Amino acid sequence: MKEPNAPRRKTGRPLSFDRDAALEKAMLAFWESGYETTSISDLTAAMGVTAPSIYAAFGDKKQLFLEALRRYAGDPADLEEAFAKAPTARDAVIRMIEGAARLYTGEATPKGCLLASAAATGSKAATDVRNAATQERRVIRAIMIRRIEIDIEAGLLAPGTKPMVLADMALAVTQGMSVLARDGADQNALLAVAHAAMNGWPGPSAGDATDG
Amino acid sequence: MKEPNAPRRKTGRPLSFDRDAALEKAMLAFWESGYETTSISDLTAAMGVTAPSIYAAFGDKKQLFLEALRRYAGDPADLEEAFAKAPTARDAVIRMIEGAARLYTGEATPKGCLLASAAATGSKAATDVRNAATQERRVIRAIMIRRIEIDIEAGLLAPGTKPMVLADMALAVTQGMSVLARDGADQNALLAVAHAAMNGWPGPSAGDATDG
DNA sequence: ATAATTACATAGTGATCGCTATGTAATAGT
DNA sequence: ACTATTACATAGCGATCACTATGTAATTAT
Repeated sequence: MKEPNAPRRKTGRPLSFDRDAALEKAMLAFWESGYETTSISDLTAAMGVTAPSIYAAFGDKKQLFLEALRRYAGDPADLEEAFAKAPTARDAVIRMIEGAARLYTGEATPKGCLLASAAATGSKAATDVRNAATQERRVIRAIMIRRIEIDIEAGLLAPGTKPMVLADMALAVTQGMSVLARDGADQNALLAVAHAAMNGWPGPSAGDATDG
Repeated sequence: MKEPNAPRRKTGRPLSFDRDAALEKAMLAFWESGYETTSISDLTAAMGVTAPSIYAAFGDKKQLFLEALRRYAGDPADLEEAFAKAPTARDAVIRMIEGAARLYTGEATPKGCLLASAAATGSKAATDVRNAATQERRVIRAIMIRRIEIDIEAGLLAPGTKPMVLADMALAVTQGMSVLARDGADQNALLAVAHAAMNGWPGPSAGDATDG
Protein backbone atom coordinates (compact mmCIF):
# COMPACT_ATOMS: atom_id res chain seq x y z
CA MET A 1 0.00 0.00 0.00
CA LYS A 2 3.04 2.28 -0.21
CA GLU A 3 2.80 5.14 -2.64
CA PRO A 4 4.94 4.65 -5.74
CA ASN A 5 5.71 8.35 -5.75
CA ALA A 6 6.31 8.50 -2.04
CA PRO A 7 6.01 11.96 -0.51
CA ARG A 8 9.44 13.27 0.31
CA ARG A 9 10.22 12.80 3.96
CA LYS A 10 10.95 15.94 5.98
CA THR A 11 13.61 14.51 8.24
CA GLY A 12 16.28 11.86 8.11
CA ARG A 13 19.30 11.01 6.04
CA PRO A 14 18.74 11.57 2.31
CA LEU A 15 18.86 8.79 -0.26
CA SER A 16 22.40 8.32 -1.53
CA PHE A 17 21.27 6.96 -4.90
CA ASP A 18 18.94 8.02 -7.69
CA ARG A 19 15.83 5.92 -7.23
CA ASP A 20 14.71 6.27 -10.84
CA ALA A 21 18.14 5.40 -12.21
CA ALA A 22 18.33 2.38 -9.92
CA LEU A 23 14.88 1.26 -11.07
CA GLU A 24 15.98 1.52 -14.68
CA LYS A 25 19.08 -0.55 -14.01
CA ALA A 26 16.92 -3.16 -12.31
CA MET A 27 14.56 -3.18 -15.28
CA LEU A 28 17.48 -3.74 -17.67
CA ALA A 29 18.73 -6.61 -15.53
CA PHE A 30 15.28 -8.24 -15.57
CA TRP A 31 15.06 -7.64 -19.31
CA GLU A 32 18.39 -9.33 -19.84
CA SER A 33 17.97 -12.32 -17.54
CA GLY A 34 14.31 -12.67 -16.59
CA TYR A 35 12.46 -12.12 -13.35
CA GLU A 36 13.16 -15.24 -11.33
CA THR A 37 16.55 -15.85 -12.90
CA THR A 38 17.84 -12.43 -11.88
CA SER A 39 18.99 -12.71 -8.28
CA ILE A 40 19.06 -10.02 -5.65
CA SER A 41 22.82 -10.30 -5.89
CA ASP A 42 22.60 -9.56 -9.61
CA LEU A 43 20.37 -6.60 -8.87
CA THR A 44 22.65 -5.09 -6.22
CA ALA A 45 25.50 -5.28 -8.73
CA ALA A 46 23.46 -3.77 -11.56
CA MET A 47 21.84 -1.07 -9.46
CA GLY A 48 24.89 -0.17 -7.40
CA VAL A 49 22.75 -0.36 -4.30
CA THR A 50 22.96 -2.75 -1.34
CA ALA A 51 20.21 -5.23 -0.63
CA PRO A 52 18.77 -3.44 2.43
CA SER A 53 18.50 -0.23 0.41
CA ILE A 54 16.66 -2.06 -2.38
CA TYR A 55 14.18 -3.45 0.12
CA ALA A 56 13.74 -0.09 1.80
CA ALA A 57 13.17 1.71 -1.50
CA PHE A 58 11.13 -0.83 -3.46
CA GLY A 59 9.66 -3.36 -1.04
CA ASP A 60 10.76 -6.76 -2.27
CA LYS A 61 11.95 -8.29 -5.52
CA LYS A 62 8.43 -8.80 -6.79
CA GLN A 63 7.38 -5.22 -6.18
CA LEU A 64 10.59 -4.01 -7.78
CA PHE A 65 9.85 -5.99 -10.91
CA LEU A 66 6.22 -4.95 -11.05
CA GLU A 67 7.15 -1.29 -10.67
CA ALA A 68 9.77 -1.65 -13.41
CA LEU A 69 7.26 -3.39 -15.67
CA ARG A 70 4.61 -0.73 -15.12
CA ARG A 71 7.11 2.02 -15.71
CA TYR A 72 8.81 0.67 -18.81
CA ALA A 73 6.31 -1.61 -20.54
CA GLY A 74 4.89 1.54 -22.06
CA ASP A 75 2.13 3.81 -20.86
CA PRO A 76 -1.22 2.54 -22.18
CA ALA A 77 -2.39 6.14 -22.48
CA ASP A 78 0.46 6.89 -24.87
CA LEU A 79 -0.37 3.86 -27.00
CA GLU A 80 -4.03 4.76 -26.96
CA GLU A 81 -3.18 8.27 -28.11
CA ALA A 82 -0.94 7.04 -30.91
CA PHE A 83 -3.69 4.70 -32.05
CA ALA A 84 -6.26 7.48 -31.94
CA LYS A 85 -4.09 9.82 -34.00
CA ALA A 86 -3.22 7.25 -36.66
CA PRO A 87 -5.25 7.48 -39.87
CA THR A 88 -6.15 3.79 -39.74
CA ALA A 89 -5.83 0.85 -37.38
CA ARG A 90 -3.53 -0.72 -39.92
CA ASP A 91 -1.25 2.28 -39.86
CA ALA A 92 -1.24 2.34 -36.06
CA VAL A 93 -0.38 -1.33 -35.81
CA ILE A 94 2.39 -1.05 -38.40
CA ARG A 95 3.98 1.74 -36.41
CA MET A 96 3.62 -0.23 -33.21
CA ILE A 97 5.30 -3.30 -34.67
CA GLU A 98 8.00 -1.23 -36.31
CA GLY A 99 8.66 0.41 -32.98
CA ALA A 100 8.92 -3.01 -31.39
CA ALA A 101 11.36 -4.12 -34.10
CA ARG A 102 13.58 -1.15 -33.33
CA LEU A 103 13.27 -1.52 -29.57
CA TYR A 104 14.09 -5.22 -29.60
CA THR A 105 17.28 -4.66 -31.55
CA GLY A 106 18.31 -1.31 -30.11
CA GLU A 107 21.71 -0.84 -28.52
CA ALA A 108 20.39 0.86 -25.40
CA THR A 109 18.54 -2.20 -24.15
CA PRO A 110 18.95 -5.97 -24.14
CA LYS A 111 17.76 -7.90 -27.16
CA GLY A 112 14.12 -8.85 -27.35
CA CYS A 113 11.14 -7.70 -25.32
CA LEU A 114 10.98 -7.25 -21.57
CA LEU A 115 7.26 -7.96 -21.60
CA ALA A 116 7.62 -11.08 -23.73
CA SER A 117 10.61 -12.74 -22.14
CA ALA A 118 11.15 -11.65 -18.53
CA ALA A 119 8.21 -13.70 -17.24
CA ALA A 120 7.59 -16.17 -20.06
CA THR A 121 7.66 -19.07 -17.64
CA GLY A 122 8.50 -19.66 -14.01
CA SER A 123 7.63 -21.32 -10.76
CA LYS A 124 4.27 -21.18 -9.01
CA ALA A 125 5.72 -18.61 -6.63
CA ALA A 126 5.90 -16.15 -9.51
CA THR A 127 2.41 -16.71 -10.90
CA ASP A 128 1.26 -13.21 -10.10
CA VAL A 129 4.27 -11.74 -11.87
CA ARG A 130 3.39 -13.66 -15.02
CA ASN A 131 -0.21 -12.58 -14.62
CA ALA A 132 0.93 -8.97 -14.48
CA ALA A 133 2.73 -9.39 -17.80
CA THR A 134 -0.36 -11.06 -19.25
CA GLN A 135 -2.44 -8.13 -18.08
CA GLU A 136 -0.11 -5.65 -19.79
CA ARG A 137 -0.49 -7.59 -23.02
CA ARG A 138 -4.27 -7.64 -22.60
CA VAL A 139 -4.31 -3.88 -22.35
CA ILE A 140 -2.33 -3.54 -25.58
CA ARG A 141 -4.64 -6.05 -27.23
CA ALA A 142 -7.74 -4.18 -26.07
CA ILE A 143 -6.42 -0.92 -27.50
CA MET A 144 -5.84 -2.58 -30.86
CA ILE A 145 -9.27 -4.17 -30.85
CA ARG A 146 -11.03 -0.89 -30.13
CA ARG A 147 -9.14 0.88 -32.90
CA ILE A 148 -10.00 -1.87 -35.38
CA GLU A 149 -13.67 -1.64 -34.40
CA ILE A 150 -13.58 2.06 -35.15
CA ASP A 151 -12.27 1.37 -38.64
CA ILE A 152 -14.95 -1.23 -39.22
CA GLU A 153 -17.66 1.19 -38.17
CA ALA A 154 -16.10 3.83 -40.41
CA GLY A 155 -16.20 1.46 -43.36
CA LEU A 156 -12.40 1.29 -43.66
CA LEU A 157 -12.47 -2.43 -42.97
CA ALA A 158 -14.94 -5.02 -44.22
CA PRO A 159 -17.97 -5.47 -41.94
CA GLY A 160 -17.11 -9.10 -41.24
CA THR A 161 -13.59 -8.36 -40.11
CA LYS A 162 -12.80 -9.95 -36.78
CA PRO A 163 -10.98 -7.44 -34.58
CA MET A 164 -9.74 -10.03 -32.10
CA VAL A 165 -8.10 -12.11 -34.80
CA LEU A 166 -6.22 -9.17 -36.27
CA ALA A 167 -5.18 -7.95 -32.83
CA ASP A 168 -4.01 -11.41 -31.81
CA MET A 169 -2.06 -11.76 -35.03
CA ALA A 170 -0.31 -8.45 -34.47
CA LEU A 171 0.41 -9.38 -30.86
CA ALA A 172 1.78 -12.78 -31.86
CA VAL A 173 4.10 -11.26 -34.43
CA THR A 174 5.26 -8.64 -31.97
CA GLN A 175 5.98 -11.09 -29.17
CA GLY A 176 7.46 -13.57 -31.62
CA MET A 177 9.90 -10.96 -32.90
CA SER A 178 11.35 -10.92 -29.41
CA VAL A 179 12.46 -14.51 -29.89
CA LEU A 180 14.01 -13.66 -33.26
CA ALA A 181 15.86 -10.72 -31.74
CA ARG A 182 17.23 -12.88 -28.95
CA ASP A 183 18.30 -15.41 -31.56
CA GLY A 184 20.35 -12.70 -33.22
CA ALA A 185 18.12 -11.21 -35.89
CA ASP A 186 19.06 -7.64 -36.74
CA GLN A 187 16.83 -4.59 -37.02
CA ASN A 188 16.31 -4.86 -40.77
CA ALA A 189 15.30 -8.49 -40.46
CA LEU A 190 12.71 -7.63 -37.84
CA LEU A 191 11.37 -4.70 -39.82
CA ALA A 192 11.01 -6.98 -42.83
CA VAL A 193 9.12 -9.47 -40.68
CA ALA A 194 6.84 -6.72 -39.45
CA HIS A 195 6.00 -5.67 -42.99
CA ALA A 196 5.60 -9.23 -44.23
CA ALA A 197 3.16 -9.99 -41.44
CA MET A 198 1.19 -6.83 -42.11
CA ASN A 199 0.63 -8.01 -45.66
CA GLY A 200 -1.92 -10.26 -44.04
CA TRP A 201 -3.78 -7.28 -42.67
CA PRO A 202 -6.64 -6.17 -44.88
CA GLY A 203 -6.45 -2.70 -46.41
CA PRO A 204 -3.98 -0.87 -48.63
CA SER A 205 -0.34 -1.73 -48.11
CA ALA A 206 2.24 1.01 -47.67
CA GLY A 207 4.99 -1.26 -48.91
CA ASP A 208 6.05 -4.85 -49.20
CA ALA A 209 9.51 -5.99 -48.15
CA THR A 210 9.21 -9.63 -49.19
CA ASP A 211 9.87 -9.01 -52.86
CA GLY A 212 11.37 -6.37 -55.14
CA MET B 1 30.02 -38.41 -24.05
CA LYS B 2 27.53 -40.98 -22.71
CA GLU B 3 25.36 -42.66 -25.28
CA PRO B 4 21.74 -41.43 -25.25
CA ASN B 5 20.61 -44.96 -26.05
CA ALA B 6 22.91 -46.59 -23.56
CA PRO B 7 23.64 -50.26 -24.22
CA ARG B 8 21.78 -52.37 -21.73
CA ARG B 9 24.08 -53.46 -18.92
CA LYS B 10 24.54 -57.19 -18.45
CA THR B 11 24.73 -57.28 -14.70
CA GLY B 12 23.46 -55.30 -11.76
CA ARG B 13 20.14 -54.26 -10.32
CA PRO B 14 17.61 -53.27 -12.99
CA LEU B 15 16.14 -49.79 -13.27
CA SER B 16 13.02 -49.49 -11.15
CA PHE B 17 11.48 -46.78 -13.34
CA ASP B 18 10.74 -46.26 -17.01
CA ARG B 19 13.49 -44.00 -18.29
CA ASP B 20 11.46 -42.73 -21.26
CA ALA B 21 8.41 -42.05 -19.15
CA ALA B 22 10.52 -40.20 -16.60
CA LEU B 23 12.10 -38.13 -19.37
CA GLU B 24 8.68 -37.20 -20.65
CA LYS B 25 7.55 -36.13 -17.20
CA ALA B 26 10.67 -34.01 -16.88
CA MET B 27 10.01 -32.46 -20.27
CA LEU B 28 6.46 -31.58 -19.22
CA ALA B 29 7.76 -29.99 -16.01
CA PHE B 30 10.26 -27.89 -17.98
CA TRP B 31 7.53 -26.96 -20.44
CA GLU B 32 5.28 -25.83 -17.63
CA SER B 33 7.80 -23.93 -15.54
CA GLY B 34 10.93 -23.31 -17.58
CA TYR B 35 14.43 -24.70 -17.38
CA GLU B 36 16.04 -22.76 -14.54
CA THR B 37 12.79 -22.23 -12.68
CA THR B 38 12.09 -25.95 -12.45
CA SER B 39 14.08 -27.27 -9.51
CA ILE B 40 15.49 -30.73 -9.02
CA SER B 41 12.95 -31.04 -6.24
CA ASP B 42 10.19 -30.26 -8.74
CA LEU B 43 11.63 -32.84 -11.10
CA THR B 44 11.84 -35.62 -8.52
CA ALA B 45 8.19 -34.99 -7.71
CA ALA B 46 7.13 -34.92 -11.36
CA MET B 47 9.22 -37.89 -12.44
CA GLY B 48 8.64 -40.01 -9.35
CA VAL B 49 12.35 -40.64 -9.14
CA THR B 50 14.84 -39.64 -6.47
CA ALA B 51 17.61 -37.18 -7.16
CA PRO B 52 20.48 -39.70 -7.25
CA SER B 53 18.56 -41.80 -9.76
CA ILE B 54 18.01 -38.76 -11.98
CA TYR B 55 21.71 -37.99 -11.93
CA ALA B 56 22.62 -41.60 -12.60
CA ALA B 57 20.23 -41.89 -15.51
CA PHE B 58 20.55 -38.47 -17.15
CA GLY B 59 23.76 -36.85 -15.96
CA ASP B 60 22.76 -33.50 -14.53
CA LYS B 61 19.88 -31.07 -14.85
CA LYS B 62 21.29 -29.47 -17.97
CA GLN B 63 21.77 -32.78 -19.79
CA LEU B 64 18.29 -33.84 -18.74
CA PHE B 65 16.81 -30.72 -20.26
CA LEU B 66 18.86 -30.97 -23.44
CA GLU B 67 17.87 -34.59 -23.92
CA ALA B 68 14.22 -33.70 -23.35
CA LEU B 69 14.49 -30.82 -25.80
CA ARG B 70 16.13 -32.96 -28.49
CA ARG B 71 13.57 -35.67 -28.00
CA TYR B 72 10.43 -33.58 -27.94
CA ALA B 73 11.19 -30.41 -29.89
CA GLY B 74 10.41 -32.44 -32.98
CA ASP B 75 12.70 -34.43 -35.22
CA PRO B 76 14.11 -32.16 -37.95
CA ALA B 77 14.01 -35.11 -40.36
CA ASP B 78 10.26 -35.40 -39.86
CA LEU B 79 9.76 -31.70 -40.50
CA GLU B 80 12.01 -31.86 -43.54
CA GLU B 81 9.98 -34.76 -44.88
CA ALA B 82 6.69 -32.99 -44.30
CA PHE B 83 8.03 -29.93 -46.08
CA ALA B 84 9.28 -32.02 -48.98
CA LYS B 85 5.94 -33.77 -49.41
CA ALA B 86 3.86 -30.58 -49.28
CA PRO B 87 2.76 -29.19 -52.66
CA THR B 88 4.10 -25.74 -51.85
CA ALA B 89 6.18 -24.03 -49.17
CA ARG B 90 3.09 -22.05 -48.30
CA ASP B 91 1.12 -25.20 -47.69
CA ALA B 92 3.90 -26.71 -45.60
CA VAL B 93 4.19 -23.63 -43.43
CA ILE B 94 0.44 -23.40 -42.94
CA ARG B 95 0.36 -26.97 -41.71
CA MET B 96 3.32 -26.35 -39.45
CA ILE B 97 1.71 -23.31 -37.86
CA GLU B 98 -1.64 -25.05 -37.56
CA GLY B 99 0.11 -27.92 -35.85
CA ALA B 100 1.73 -25.47 -33.46
CA ALA B 101 -1.64 -23.88 -32.74
CA ARG B 102 -3.07 -27.26 -31.80
CA LEU B 103 -0.03 -28.30 -29.81
CA TYR B 104 0.09 -25.06 -27.81
CA THR B 105 -3.52 -25.41 -26.74
CA GLY B 106 -3.72 -29.19 -26.44
CA GLU B 107 -4.84 -30.82 -23.22
CA ALA B 108 -1.99 -33.32 -23.10
CA THR B 109 0.70 -30.69 -22.62
CA PRO B 110 1.12 -27.34 -20.88
CA LYS B 111 0.01 -24.24 -22.71
CA GLY B 112 2.40 -22.63 -25.15
CA CYS B 113 5.62 -23.91 -26.65
CA LEU B 114 8.43 -25.71 -24.86
CA LEU B 115 10.93 -24.39 -27.35
CA ALA B 116 9.70 -20.83 -27.09
CA SER B 117 9.23 -20.46 -23.38
CA ALA B 118 11.36 -22.91 -21.39
CA ALA B 119 14.57 -21.01 -22.05
CA ALA B 120 13.35 -17.60 -23.14
CA THR B 121 15.63 -15.90 -20.64
CA GLY B 122 17.88 -16.89 -17.79
CA SER B 123 21.15 -16.46 -16.00
CA LYS B 124 24.58 -16.63 -17.57
CA ALA B 125 24.95 -20.14 -16.16
CA ALA B 126 22.25 -21.32 -18.56
CA THR B 127 23.58 -19.65 -21.69
CA ASP B 128 24.29 -22.93 -23.44
CA VAL B 129 20.77 -24.14 -22.75
CA ARG B 130 19.35 -21.05 -24.41
CA ASN B 131 21.78 -21.52 -27.27
CA ALA B 132 20.49 -25.06 -27.72
CA ALA B 133 16.94 -23.73 -28.06
CA THR B 134 18.17 -21.11 -30.52
CA GLN B 135 19.87 -23.85 -32.52
CA GLU B 136 16.64 -25.85 -32.70
CA ARG B 137 14.85 -22.80 -34.03
CA ARG B 138 17.62 -22.21 -36.57
CA VAL B 139 17.14 -25.74 -37.90
CA ILE B 140 13.42 -25.16 -38.34
CA ARG B 141 14.15 -21.85 -40.03
CA ALA B 142 16.67 -23.43 -42.39
CA ILE B 143 14.18 -26.07 -43.44
CA MET B 144 11.62 -23.39 -44.24
CA ILE B 145 14.14 -21.34 -46.17
CA ARG B 146 15.23 -24.27 -48.31
CA ARG B 147 11.63 -25.15 -49.14
CA ILE B 148 10.86 -21.57 -50.11
CA GLU B 149 13.90 -21.47 -52.36
CA ILE B 150 12.64 -24.56 -54.11
CA ASP B 151 9.33 -22.85 -54.83
CA ILE B 152 11.10 -19.77 -56.15
CA GLU B 153 13.21 -21.87 -58.49
CA ALA B 154 10.08 -23.71 -59.59
CA GLY B 155 8.38 -20.42 -60.39
CA LEU B 156 5.73 -20.86 -57.68
CA LEU B 157 6.95 -17.73 -55.94
CA ALA B 158 8.09 -14.44 -57.48
CA PRO B 159 11.81 -14.36 -58.27
CA GLY B 160 12.45 -11.48 -55.85
CA THR B 161 10.85 -13.22 -52.91
CA LYS B 162 13.10 -13.19 -49.88
CA PRO B 163 13.08 -16.64 -48.25
CA MET B 164 14.57 -15.47 -44.96
CA VAL B 165 11.89 -12.84 -44.48
CA LEU B 166 9.07 -15.30 -45.03
CA ALA B 167 10.70 -17.90 -42.81
CA ASP B 168 11.32 -15.35 -40.06
CA MET B 169 7.75 -14.17 -40.29
CA ALA B 170 6.43 -17.69 -39.92
CA LEU B 171 8.79 -18.35 -37.04
CA ALA B 172 7.78 -15.14 -35.30
CA VAL B 173 4.09 -15.96 -35.59
CA THR B 174 4.68 -19.49 -34.35
CA GLN B 175 6.73 -18.45 -31.33
CA GLY B 176 4.40 -15.54 -30.66
CA MET B 177 1.41 -17.86 -30.56
CA SER B 178 3.05 -19.48 -27.55
CA VAL B 179 2.63 -16.25 -25.65
CA LEU B 180 -1.02 -16.02 -26.69
CA ALA B 181 -1.63 -19.60 -25.60
CA ARG B 182 -0.06 -18.95 -22.21
CA ASP B 183 -2.23 -15.86 -21.90
CA GLY B 184 -5.28 -18.05 -22.33
CA ALA B 185 -6.08 -17.98 -26.05
CA ASP B 186 -7.98 -21.08 -27.16
CA GLN B 187 -7.28 -23.31 -30.15
CA ASN B 188 -9.66 -21.55 -32.50
CA ALA B 189 -8.11 -18.20 -31.70
CA LEU B 190 -4.65 -19.51 -32.50
CA LEU B 191 -5.78 -21.18 -35.70
CA ALA B 192 -7.37 -17.89 -36.77
CA VAL B 193 -4.10 -16.11 -36.02
CA ALA B 194 -2.21 -18.67 -38.06
CA HIS B 195 -4.46 -18.11 -41.04
CA ALA B 196 -4.47 -14.35 -40.69
CA ALA B 197 -0.71 -14.27 -40.66
CA MET B 198 -0.48 -16.53 -43.68
CA ASN B 199 -2.53 -14.00 -45.64
CA GLY B 200 0.73 -12.10 -45.77
CA TRP B 201 2.40 -15.01 -47.51
CA PRO B 202 2.41 -14.68 -51.30
CA GLY B 203 0.54 -17.26 -53.29
CA PRO B 204 -3.06 -18.53 -53.40
CA SER B 205 -4.89 -18.61 -50.08
CA ALA B 206 -6.74 -21.72 -49.00
CA GLY B 207 -9.00 -19.71 -46.71
CA ASP B 208 -9.25 -16.52 -44.77
CA ALA B 209 -10.50 -16.46 -41.19
CA THR B 210 -10.40 -12.72 -40.64
CA ASP B 211 -13.67 -12.00 -42.42
CA GLY B 212 -16.79 -13.78 -43.58
C1' DA C 1 23.60 20.89 21.33
C1' DT C 2 20.18 17.37 21.45
C1' DA C 3 16.46 14.52 19.78
C1' DA C 4 14.12 12.43 16.08
C1' DT C 5 14.22 10.39 11.81
C1' DT C 6 15.83 8.10 7.87
C1' DA C 7 19.46 5.61 5.16
C1' DC C 8 23.64 3.47 5.38
C1' DA C 9 27.06 -0.76 5.53
C1' DT C 10 28.06 -5.08 7.66
C1' DA C 11 26.92 -9.35 8.50
C1' DG C 12 24.17 -12.50 8.83
C1' DT C 13 19.20 -15.47 8.90
C1' DG C 14 16.70 -19.92 7.55
C1' DA C 15 15.44 -22.05 3.23
C1' DT C 16 16.36 -23.94 -0.94
C1' DC C 17 19.51 -24.66 -4.71
C1' DG C 18 22.05 -28.42 -7.63
C1' DC C 19 24.37 -32.25 -6.51
C1' DT C 20 26.64 -36.35 -4.08
C1' DA C 21 28.71 -39.55 -0.37
C1' DT C 22 27.40 -43.64 1.77
C1' DG C 23 25.46 -47.87 2.74
C1' DT C 24 22.07 -51.32 1.19
C1' DA C 25 19.04 -53.97 -2.15
C1' DA C 26 18.66 -56.47 -6.37
C1' DT C 27 20.26 -58.54 -10.27
C1' DA C 28 23.84 -61.59 -13.34
C1' DG C 29 27.97 -64.39 -13.81
C1' DT C 30 30.78 -68.07 -11.88
C1' DA D 1 27.12 -69.62 -2.23
C1' DC D 2 29.97 -65.93 -3.59
C1' DT D 3 31.58 -61.99 -6.36
C1' DA D 4 30.75 -58.22 -9.37
C1' DT D 5 27.84 -54.83 -10.84
C1' DT D 6 24.27 -51.63 -10.88
C1' DA D 7 20.39 -49.06 -8.67
C1' DC D 8 18.28 -47.94 -4.63
C1' DA D 9 17.05 -44.76 -0.36
C1' DT D 10 18.73 -41.82 3.16
C1' DA D 11 21.01 -38.11 4.38
C1' DG D 12 23.60 -34.22 3.80
C1' DC D 13 27.27 -31.42 1.19
C1' DG D 14 28.73 -26.32 0.11
C1' DA D 15 26.69 -22.51 -2.34
C1' DT D 16 23.31 -19.42 -3.20
C1' DC D 17 18.61 -17.87 -2.61
C1' DA D 18 15.47 -13.84 -0.92
C1' DC D 19 15.54 -11.23 2.86
C1' DT D 20 16.68 -8.81 7.50
C1' DA D 21 18.69 -7.66 12.33
C1' DT D 22 21.83 -4.48 14.05
C1' DG D 23 24.50 -0.66 14.75
C1' DT D 24 26.17 3.71 12.68
C1' DA D 25 26.11 7.89 9.62
C1' DA D 26 23.63 11.84 7.91
C1' DT D 27 20.08 14.79 7.85
C1' DT D 28 16.04 18.02 9.96
C1' DA D 29 13.51 19.82 13.90
C1' DT D 30 13.67 21.96 18.30
